[in-house]
Amino acid sequence: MSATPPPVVTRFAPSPTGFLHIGGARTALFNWLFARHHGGTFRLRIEDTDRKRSTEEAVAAILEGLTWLGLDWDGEAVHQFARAERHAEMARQLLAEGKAYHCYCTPEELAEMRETARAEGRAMLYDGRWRDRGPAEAPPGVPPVIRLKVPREGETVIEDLVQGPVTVANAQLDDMVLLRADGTPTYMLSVVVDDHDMEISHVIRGDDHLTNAFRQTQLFKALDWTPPAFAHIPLIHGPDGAKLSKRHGALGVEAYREMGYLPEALRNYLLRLGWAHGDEEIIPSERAIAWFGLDAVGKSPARFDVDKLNNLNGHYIREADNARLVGLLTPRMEAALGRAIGEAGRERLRMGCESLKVRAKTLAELAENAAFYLAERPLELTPKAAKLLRPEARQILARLGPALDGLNDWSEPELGEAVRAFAEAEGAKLGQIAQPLRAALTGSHASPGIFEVMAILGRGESLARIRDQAEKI
RNA sequence: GACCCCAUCGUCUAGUGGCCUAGGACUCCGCUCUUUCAAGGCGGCAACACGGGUUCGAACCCCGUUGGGGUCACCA
Repeated sequence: MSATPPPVVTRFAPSPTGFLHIGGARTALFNWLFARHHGGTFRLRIEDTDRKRSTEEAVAAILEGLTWLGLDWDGEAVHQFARAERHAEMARQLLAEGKAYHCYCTPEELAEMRETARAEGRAMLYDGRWRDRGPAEAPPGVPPVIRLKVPREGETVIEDLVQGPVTVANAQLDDMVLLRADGTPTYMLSVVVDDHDMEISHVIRGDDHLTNAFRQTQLFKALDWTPPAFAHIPLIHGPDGAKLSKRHGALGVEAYREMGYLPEALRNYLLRLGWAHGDEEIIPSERAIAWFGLDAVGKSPARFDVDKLNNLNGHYIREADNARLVGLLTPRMEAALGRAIGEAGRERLRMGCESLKVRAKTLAELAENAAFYLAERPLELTPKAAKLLRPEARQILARLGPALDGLNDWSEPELGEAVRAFAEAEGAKLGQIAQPLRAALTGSHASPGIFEVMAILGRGESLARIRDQAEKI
C-alpha cells in the first residue's frame, strides 16, 4: 500500500494594488497549468490586508484580466482581509504558547538598529531585544507588536521544486512581526494561515518571494503545520535585462488586449518564457496542460521580447476563426470610425478576413488593414498610393472602368481574367494595371489580392472608386 | 553592505559526460512564390562569460572570478 499523495491545490494570490501585470499573469498561468495538469484545484486569493493600497478597482481589474486570459479559478475568491480575526487568533495562540512575544520597540529604535547593523557590515535584522523581557518592563503608552520567536541557531532549508534545495542560516532570519501594534496581521502571518486553511499543496510564485519561504517555513513549524511545497519561478525582465518597467512589458494584461493581442497568444508566449518542452513553440492550452511540469521550469530570469509575442500573435490570428475575428474587430473599428458598422460592412469584413489576417500581427493592425473595406468615398490616399496614381495611371483607370463594367459576372476569377485581358490589350504588364487599381480601390499600395478586393467591394463601389481616381476625359 | 539565486546565439530556449564541427524559435539578411504587402518554402549570420580542476573524454560535475538578479518594513 502506498500513501496517496495529497490533492494538488495551487493558488494565485495577488495584492490588489494595481492591474494584473505580465509577471503576475505568468505566475497565475503556471499555477493554473499545474493544477489542471494534476486534475487539482486552482484557487484565487486577494491579498488585501494593506487597506491603504488595496482598491476595489484593482480587484476588478485582476479578475477581468484572469478571465480574459482564460485562467478560470475554482470556487470563490478568498479575500484575505476578511479573515484577519482568524489570523490574529493564531498570533495570540503562539503568544500563549510562548512561541511569540510582545515587542515594544519604536520605529526610531528599529531604524537605529538597522543603521548600526549596516555600519558594522551585518545583516539588517531585529536583534530580539524583547525576546526574553516580561511585560513588566513594557514602557508605558507603547502598543506592542507580536513577534515570532524563531530559532537563532541551525539552518532552515526549503526543497524548492524549481530552485532545488536552498539553505539559509537561521542567524540570517530575525523574529518577524506577526501582529502589528494596531492588532492587524502581517502578510507573513496571513499567508501562512490562509495557505494552511485553504489546504494549498503547492505554492508557485515569483522568485522575489524566495526569502519569504524561509520565514513562512519557520511559521508553519511553530504552528505545527506541514508547509506546502514551494516553487519559485524566475522573474521576467525588461529587454534591457533590468527589472520589467512600465516602459516595456509591465503593463496590465488589459493593455495587451487593447493593443490587439489574443489571449491564447499571450498564454503561449508567457508559457515559453522560462519553460520549454523540447523544441515545441506553438503550444495551445490543451497541450500545455498535458505537458506542463515544474521540473521543466528554468532557473534564470527571462527577458520580455515583443517581437516573439508579435510572431506568436500573428500565428494565432491566422488560426483564428473568421467570425470570431469579425466580432473582435467590429467594436474596434466602430470606435475608430465613430459610427456603427452596418450589415453590408460586416459582410465585407467577414469575406475579407481570411486573406487580411495573414497580414497582421495584432488586431489593431488587422483593423487598420481592413479599414478600406468600410471607408467612405472619396478615399484618402497614402503617400505611396498617391505616387502610384500618376496621370498615365489615371488614364489607364479611365479606360479600365468601362471595360470592367461590361462584365456579366462580378466574381474574382472573372475579374482576374478581365484585368489580364485588359493589360494584354494595353500592352502593359499586369503590375502596371494592378498597382494603380489597388491604390484607387484601397487607398494604399499594399493590400490583399486586388481581384478579391473588387469582388468583395462589389461592382458599384469598385467602379465608383475607380472613377474617383480616373482621369476625367 | 549582508544573505540567497542565476549564467548556451541579440532574445526565448534544447542539451543532464561521449549522439554537439551545439539543435529549434524570434529578429535580421538573401533566394523562391507573386499584381502589391504579407504568409509559406529554401538558405544564411549568430552562443556554451572567464580561469582552474575532476575525467580517457566536458556546454553538461567541482572550485574560484566576473557579470546579472532577488531579499533584507508594524508593504505584499
